[in-house]
Amino acid sequence: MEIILSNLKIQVNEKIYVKDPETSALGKKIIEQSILLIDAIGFDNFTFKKLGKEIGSNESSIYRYFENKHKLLVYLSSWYWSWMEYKLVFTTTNISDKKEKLNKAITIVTEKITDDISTEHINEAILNKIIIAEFTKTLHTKEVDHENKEGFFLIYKRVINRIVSIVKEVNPEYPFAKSLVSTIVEGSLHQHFLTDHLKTITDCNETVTTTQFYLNLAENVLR
Amino acid sequence: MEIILSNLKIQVNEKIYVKDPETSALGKKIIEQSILLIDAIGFDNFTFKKLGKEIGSNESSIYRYFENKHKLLVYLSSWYWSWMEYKLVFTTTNISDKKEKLNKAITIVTEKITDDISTEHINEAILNKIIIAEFTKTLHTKEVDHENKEGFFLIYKRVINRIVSIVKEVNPEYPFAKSLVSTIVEGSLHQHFLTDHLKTITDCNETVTTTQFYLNLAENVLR
DNA sequence: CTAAATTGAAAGTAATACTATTATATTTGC
DNA sequence: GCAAATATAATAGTATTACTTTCAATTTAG
Repeated sequence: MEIILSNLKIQVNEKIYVKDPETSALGKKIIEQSILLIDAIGFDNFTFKKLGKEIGSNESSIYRYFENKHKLLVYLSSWYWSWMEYKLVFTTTNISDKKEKLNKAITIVTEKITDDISTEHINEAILNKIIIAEFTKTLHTKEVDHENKEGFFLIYKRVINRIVSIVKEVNPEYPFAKSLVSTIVEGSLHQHFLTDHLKTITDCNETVTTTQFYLNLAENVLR
Repeated sequence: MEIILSNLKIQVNEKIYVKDPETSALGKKIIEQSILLIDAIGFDNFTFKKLGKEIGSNESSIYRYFENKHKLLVYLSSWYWSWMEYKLVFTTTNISDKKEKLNKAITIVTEKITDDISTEHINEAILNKIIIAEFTKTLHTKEVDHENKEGFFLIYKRVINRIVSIVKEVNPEYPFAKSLVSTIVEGSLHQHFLTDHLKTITDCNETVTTTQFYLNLAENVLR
C-alpha cells in the first residue's frame, strides 16, 4: 500500500485553493507545516502569520495559495477523505463476501490512524488527529450551502455513498442505509474525541476500540 | 409541561458566567437576543459589539456577564441540556415498561423542537437550531480538558448517562451502552444538520424522521 | 539570456476582542 | 426620602487578526 500511495496524486477540488500547493516547494511546506501547527495549537489559535513564521515565509505568500484558514482546513479535509477513499476502494475491491467487504470498509473509516505511512510531506497520523478535532468546523459555517454547491464536500459524500452501496448489498431491505453510514463515519470521529477528552460517556478505549463498537452496531442493525 | 417549565429555574454552572444573567433585565435580554442573533448570522460572525447594538446596550456591559462569546455559547448549551434533562426525567419517570421508557427517552433527545413552549425570554425552537449548528464548537477547543474539569459539560454528560441507565435496564448484557447513547445524542444533531444541508447522505427528512431512524437502531442493537 | 512568474518585505486598513476609566443612572438599605 | 452602593453607558485605548497592496528580489521557463 505504501509504495502505491507514494506515487498517488490526491485530487482536490480546484475551487478550494487559489494556487495548487502540490505544484511548488513552498506549497508543500505550507501543507506539511500547517498540519503540525494546527495539531499543536488548535485551529482556532492558528493564523497564517504564525504559520509564516514557522516556515520562514511571509504571511502574504501563504495568501497566494489559500484565501483564508478555513479554505486551508477544507483542503486538508478533502485530502484526507480522498486518501480514505483510496484506502477504501483498495481494500474492498474483489472481496466477494458482502459482509466481509462491509466489515473491512467500516474498519477503514473508523480505526484510528496510528502508523505513519507517510506521503512525503503529509503525516497521516497527525492529519487524522486534526480531522477528529476539527473536521466538524469545515461544515458548521453559514457558508455551508454555498460551499456544498461548489463541491467542497464531494469527496466526503462520495466516501459515505460508497459504503452505503456496500450496506445495500448486505441488506437491501434496510431503509436507513445513508443515515447509518453517515452516523458511523461522523460518530467514529466523535467517539475518538470522547476517548481523548470525555471518557465518562464512551466505552471506547485502547482495548475496546471504536471500530469494534461500530462493527457490532452494523452487524446488529443489518442482520 | 409548559406551566411547570415557566416556574422552573434552570441551573447552570457558576463558573460559566461572570454575573448570572438570570438576575437582571439586561442579563435576560442578553440571553434572549444572543439566541436570535447567533441563529441569524451564525456563531462565527457573532460579536458582543453586534449584540450590544441589537439590544441597545454597550459592549462593555455584556462583558460584565460573560468573559467572551465562547462562554456565552457554553452557557446557552448548558441551559439547553438542563432543559432537556428536565423533559427527559419528566417524561420517563413512572413508566414501568422498560422498552417504552427507552423509546420515550430517545424520542425526547432526537426530535427536532419545532413548537415554542417558551420560557419568557428563551425561544427553545431557535435554541435547538443553534445546538444543531453550533454545539460541537463548545467541545472542540484546546481548552476542553480544562473546561471539562471545571464542570462545564456536566449536564450534557448527565443527560447521556441517564439514558445509559435506561439502556442497561433494557439489555444489561449489551457492552457499549455509553457509546450507543453518545452516538445517538450527538448523531441526531448531525442528522438534523444533514437534513438541512447535505441531504444526499441522510435518509432523514420531513416524513422519515431522525427519531424513527434512532428508535429503529436502538431496537435492533438491543434486542 | 531575457521575460514571466514567484516570493519576500513592509506598510496599511478595518475589524475583533478585549480592558480601563469615568460619568450617569438606578436600586437598595436604613 | 436620601445616601451609598451597584449597574450601566460612553468613550477611548491596546493588541491581534485578517486580510490587501505595492514593490523589490529571486527563481524558472522558453
